[in-house]
Amino acid sequence: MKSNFNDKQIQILEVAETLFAEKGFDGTSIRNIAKVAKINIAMVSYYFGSKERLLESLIVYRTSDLKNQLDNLLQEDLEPIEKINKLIELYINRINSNRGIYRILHFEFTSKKREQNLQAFSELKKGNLKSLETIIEEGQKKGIFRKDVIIPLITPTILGTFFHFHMNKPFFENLLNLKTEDLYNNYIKTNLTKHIQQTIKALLIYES
Amino acid sequence: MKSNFNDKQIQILEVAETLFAEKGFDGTSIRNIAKVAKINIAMVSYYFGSKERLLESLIVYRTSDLKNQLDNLLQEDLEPIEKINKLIELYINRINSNRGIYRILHFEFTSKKREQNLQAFSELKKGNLKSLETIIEEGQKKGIFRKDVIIPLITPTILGTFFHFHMNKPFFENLLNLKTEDLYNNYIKTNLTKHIQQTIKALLIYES
DNA sequence: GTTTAAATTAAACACTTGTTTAGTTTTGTT
DNA sequence: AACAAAACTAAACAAGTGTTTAATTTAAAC
Repeated sequence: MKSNFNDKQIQILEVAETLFAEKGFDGTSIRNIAKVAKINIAMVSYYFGSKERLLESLIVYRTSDLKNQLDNLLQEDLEPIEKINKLIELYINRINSNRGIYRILHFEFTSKKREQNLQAFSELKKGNLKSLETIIEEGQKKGIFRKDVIIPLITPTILGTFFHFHMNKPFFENLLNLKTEDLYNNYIKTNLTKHIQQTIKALLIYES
Repeated sequence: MKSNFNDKQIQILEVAETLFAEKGFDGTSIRNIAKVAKINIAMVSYYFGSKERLLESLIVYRTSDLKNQLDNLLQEDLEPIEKINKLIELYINRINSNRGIYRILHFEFTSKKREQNLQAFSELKKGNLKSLETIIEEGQKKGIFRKDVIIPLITPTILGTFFHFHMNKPFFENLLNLKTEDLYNNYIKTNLTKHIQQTIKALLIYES
C-alpha cells in the first residue's frame, strides 16, 4: 500500500509525532515543529492546511495498516488462547513501537476539544473489538472460555494496563530499576506482556 | 484536617479543575478560568503566583486525604480477597467522583514537560503500592494467593482498565447504550468495577 | 473615624500563537 | 532556452498568551 504523503510531508509528520507525543498538541507550536524539521513555518499550512489537519493526517498516516494485521491473525490456525496471546503481543508490540501516535490518540482524542475528529478513530476501535469478539466466541463455543465475561471490557484491561504502565514510565523506571531504554523496552516485551497475557487468560478460563 | 485555601482560592481551583480536565493545561488560558470563575485575570497570579503553581496547588488540594482512606482499609478485619475488592472499589469510586483531577494527573504529569513537579505525586503512588503489597503478601502467607504475580503491575491493570474505559467514554457510551450520565456512572459502579474485581481475583487465585 | 493591610481592578507589558501574503527560487516539461 | 507549476521563504497579520503594574475599593483594627 502506497502512502499518499511525499517525503517532505512525512518528514513533517514524524517531527510532529515526536513533539505532540512529548508535549501535547496544544503544547507544541508550528514554529516548534518547523525548527526541529528544519522547514519554514509556512510549510505546515502549505502541505496540510492547518495545524488541526496536520494532526488528522498524522492519525491516518499511522493507523492505516493495523486492521490488516488483525485480519491475518484471525485466519491463522491456532487455539483461541494462543490467538488471544498473539493479539496481546501484537497490540503491545505495535503500540510500543509507535508510542508517539498512540500517546497522541490517547491524549488528544479523548478530550472534549476534539470530539468531532473522532469518527475514523471510532471505526478503528469497533473493528478491533469485532476481531476480539470473534476469537473469544470461538473459545466459548469450544468450551474453553467462560461465558460470563464482558468482552468489550477486555480491551480496556489489555490496553489500559499497558498505557498506565507506560504513562508512569519515570515511576516504574525508578521502581523496577530499568535504567536504560533497552531495559525498559525489554521489560515491556517480556514481563509486562506476560503479565497481561496471564491476566486475560486467568479471566477467561478461571472457574470459581 | 483544615484546608490551607480560602473560599476564593477554592473557587478558582475548582473552575481550573474542570477546565484543565476538559481542555488540558495548555488548552486552558488564565482568561478562560477568570471568565468562568467570574474573577479578574490578575487574581490567579495574586493567589497562586503563576499558572504552573495553580496546577500544583490543585494537586495538593485534591490528593491530600487518599492515604488515610487506604490506611483505614488496611486495618479492617477482612479476608485478603475482600480487602482487594474493597481497594478496587475505593479506587474506582474515588477516581470516578474526582474525575477531573485524576484526568489531569494522568495527562499532565506523564508528559515530559512537567517532569519536575513529579515528586509529590510519585510519593503518593509509592504509598499506594505499599498498601497493595501488604494485602497481597497477607493473602500469599495464608496460601490463598499465588506467588508468581508481579505486584507492581496489578495497579496498572486496575487503574489502567478504568482509565482506558473512561478516556474512551464517547465510544463506550455508544457501544453499551449508556445514554445518560447516570447510566454511565452506574455502569462503572457495577459492571466495570465487577469486571476489574473479577479480573484481579482470577489473576491472584487461578492455578494453571 | 482614621489608618493599615488585603482584595480587586483595568490597563499595559512583552511575547507567542496559527495563518496569510507576496514574493522568490527550484523543478520539470516542452 | 522558455515557460509554468510546485516548492519554498521572510515578513506581516491579528489575536491570544501569562504576568506585572499602579491605582482603587473593601475590610479589619485601633
